[in-house]
Amino acid sequence: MDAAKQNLIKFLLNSNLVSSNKAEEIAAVFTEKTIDKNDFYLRSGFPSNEYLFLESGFMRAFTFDPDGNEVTTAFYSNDQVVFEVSSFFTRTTSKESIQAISDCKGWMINYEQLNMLFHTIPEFREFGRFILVKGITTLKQRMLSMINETAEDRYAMLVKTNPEIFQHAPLKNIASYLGITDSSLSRIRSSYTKK
Amino acid sequence: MDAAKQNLIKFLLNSNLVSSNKAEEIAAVFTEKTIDKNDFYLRSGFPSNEYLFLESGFMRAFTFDPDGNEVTTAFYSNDQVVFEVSSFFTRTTSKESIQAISDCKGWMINYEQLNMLFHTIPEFREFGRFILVKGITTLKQRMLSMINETAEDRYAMLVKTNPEIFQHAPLKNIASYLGITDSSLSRIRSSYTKK
DNA sequence: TCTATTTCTTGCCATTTGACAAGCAGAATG
DNA sequence: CATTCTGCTTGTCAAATGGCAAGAAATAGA
Repeated sequence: MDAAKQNLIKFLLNSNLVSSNKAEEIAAVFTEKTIDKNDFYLRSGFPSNEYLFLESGFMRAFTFDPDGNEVTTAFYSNDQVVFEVSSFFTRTTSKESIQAISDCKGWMINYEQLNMLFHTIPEFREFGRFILVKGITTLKQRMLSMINETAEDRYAMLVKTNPEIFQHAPLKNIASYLGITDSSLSRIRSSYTKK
Repeated sequence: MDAAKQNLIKFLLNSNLVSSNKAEEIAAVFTEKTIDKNDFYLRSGFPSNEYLFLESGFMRAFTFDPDGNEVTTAFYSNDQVVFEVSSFFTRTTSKESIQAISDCKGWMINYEQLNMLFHTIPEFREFGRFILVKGITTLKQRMLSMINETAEDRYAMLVKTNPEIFQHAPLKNIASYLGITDSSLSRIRSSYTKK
């Protein structure tokens, strides 16, 4: 058993879909991966080929809107699986890039290894499905927050649920993630702190 | 072979993940389901327990925002799989309702049958994953359109990609789907038709 | 350390959208 | 047929947000 992989194993067990024995068996396939701050984990135009359990650090995914402006589509922190779902599973190039916004460390497998695990360990299939379902649920919530909530509501929620992001990402990235301009975010912040 | 299930079989084959033999084997498990206009396929508060291939007709999914207003979260038409992902796979109650907005006909299996097929037919597992991935991709695009595009852009896109919806859904449902009020949609439509 | 660059804030004004209310048309109902 | 209900439009005004530009502050680089 590899003591260094304790966090990965805990993460697998936390889903309640994987037994202790199988968790170790699965973890054995993962290899260590570090990404320095500002380095790219995935560049748009290339396929997403790694399934990464992020143990520590912060990352962001982004793409460009039709006017060429960066739009941050997601932030990642520890205990999340980082990959671009569509590119990874359909074996096509990614429209998104994913970049480390702090030094990152995690554990990864590639597409072939994931499939091998899917085919040989049914529990890992369940786990993989769970990760996809969690992704859909998160996206749905985000979608609804764009429709029902004000930008200030969304800001307040992000402050509450993901305060560390503010120490790592520049506000303009956070603004585009919230669906507003950096000017608007600045105004929201100044009115918000007065309360 | 069941001639009535040709559309379901074609749908399975179209993914390029399922062989002809297996498609028939899979289709054999599905049973017919009809839903009359205005009837509910899924009621919020109940678990989503059916995996439905929609062969004909239109449906919409909706939930309520914090102020109690209906928000339409999705429209479904033929050749789509209709179910509430999160509720279905985590075996919890759904926050969304799904309602037929025209007479609908399709083919369904329940959770147990889906799992049985997943466990016995690897090709169907691939297919199931493909459906989930497609769902995530659709949601991501919708998310981005909320951030980058104007309500008018989104309206124009819906007119282009899903014109039949306008014959079945009342405009207020379409408005909440687009993330605007019915008044705004009405104004967008009047300025739009002038062009 | 000095300079250049990026990030953040702020002011001004335009545009989009929402909230609310009134009115109209067509469908459903008794 | 009269009545009610629902869906849709439109007017008025307010609020939220964007576009643009200037300047301050922080950061990175030489």
